[in-house]
Amino acid sequence: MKPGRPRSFCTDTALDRATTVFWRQGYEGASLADLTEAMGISPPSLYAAFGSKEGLFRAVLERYDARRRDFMERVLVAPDAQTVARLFLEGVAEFAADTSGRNPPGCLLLQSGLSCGDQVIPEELARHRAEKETALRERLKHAQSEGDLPRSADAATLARYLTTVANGICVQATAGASAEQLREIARMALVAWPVRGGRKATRKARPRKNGNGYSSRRASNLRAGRV
Amino acid sequence: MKPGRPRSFCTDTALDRATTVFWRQGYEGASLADLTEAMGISPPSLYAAFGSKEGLFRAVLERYDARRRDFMERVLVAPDAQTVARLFLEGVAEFAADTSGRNPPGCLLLQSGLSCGDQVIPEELARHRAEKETALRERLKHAQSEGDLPRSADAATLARYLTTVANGICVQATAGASAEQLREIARMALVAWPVRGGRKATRKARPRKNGNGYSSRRASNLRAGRV
DNA sequence: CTAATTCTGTATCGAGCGATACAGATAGGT
DNA sequence: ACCTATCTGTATCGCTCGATACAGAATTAG
Repeated sequence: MKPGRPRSFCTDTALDRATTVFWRQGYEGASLADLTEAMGISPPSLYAAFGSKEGLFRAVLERYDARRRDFMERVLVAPDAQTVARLFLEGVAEFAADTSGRNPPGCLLLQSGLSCGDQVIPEELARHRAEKETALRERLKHAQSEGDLPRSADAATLARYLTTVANGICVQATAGASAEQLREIARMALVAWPVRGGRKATRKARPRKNGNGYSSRRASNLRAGRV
Repeated sequence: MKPGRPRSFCTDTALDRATTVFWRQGYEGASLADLTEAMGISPPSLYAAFGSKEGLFRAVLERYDARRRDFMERVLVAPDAQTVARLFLEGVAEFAADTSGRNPPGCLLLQSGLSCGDQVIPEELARHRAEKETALRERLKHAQSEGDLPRSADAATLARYLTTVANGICVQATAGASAEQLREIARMALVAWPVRGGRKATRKARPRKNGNGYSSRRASNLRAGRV
């Protein structure tokens, strides 16, 4: 063990506290006084551990991202594209409404800095959001090669669509929407999902023999209230 | 005319300049120095005209809101619910991508203060966003009484859904999505729209005689690539 | 033990913030 | 012309911001 006085606080706990502050007040809105008070440490301790306010924020983002990665992994291992889409939006709805009561509503990647004095923070957040969209897109392309998503569909657009709805859900959550309301929105958004043998949603559909373009599997899903 | 030295700047022009600054940098990120420089006036002139930074922001919001009201009016007069939904999302996509080149991408109501040091600003913005959702909801309820939206559909959820997608589109626009990409997203989101004689999207669907729950009008729309 | 190292709290730094005091400029009212 | 009212630019206010200097406390290495 290295010499010197040991750190008197738990880094992860302190980061969690800081996360809440950034989440509630945004990057710029969170002052050092707010942060040190919530974290229960003094400014020099903060600077010794994280270097700067931006360093602290990046550490917070990194920790937050780890949780998001866990979530995405659980989503991406779903057996088919439609299930991936459903788990993703339902999970986002659940998370954004904060049924656990541990986080503020919405998503840190939106709340903490959609816009800012210097553009570095928003760009960093956009990069994080884009990573998840990329993961979805790659998963959907894989689904096409596996055959459970129509070749005619546009994986990039579908991934963008899911990301769009997810971000929208997070905004609604911030505005006070309930978990059930968010789930309903997610459910609605999934009605547009293309399934094998169905029409694609992103380009002109060719007429199909059954005249409606929806596979019987889709129809039965609809009848059962599933999407 | 009242006495005294006349104002040397155009209020509306100054507000437009301020709008851009708040839009790009957010409420907190926009400093008085940024604002006065962009507006081409000195601090005392700003304070004489708008009272405070928050007063300026509210004036900016009011002016922005007038534009949004014009847009909403054009949308709401559409003859049926589905057209309302389409015009709304297509209009938001067009606006958010800023094809005119006059505004930053996205929406001021999201960019300028999703979160903030004091919660007053985000709450005010949320109120503005909620107004548009209310207008949509009332229009959809009217559509139900007119018969062009199924009684079984939930107008509140549909309005929330449209708002959600619209907000998501604005976020995507900020992240650099093109107008065409946003239009594709809007198109996809509208596939879920319930039409007269079709199934409702927000509650369990009853099996229908044609076995898929979509009306022939909807099916023909799909075949033509329309949504 | 002593020396070296690292963290802690207090007290404070310069910079930039939102907001103004002040004096000169420019108009209307009489 | 004169007074009053309002706007203008300069220069600056008090405050809070993010970030540190410093000295004492707590630990390891030898």
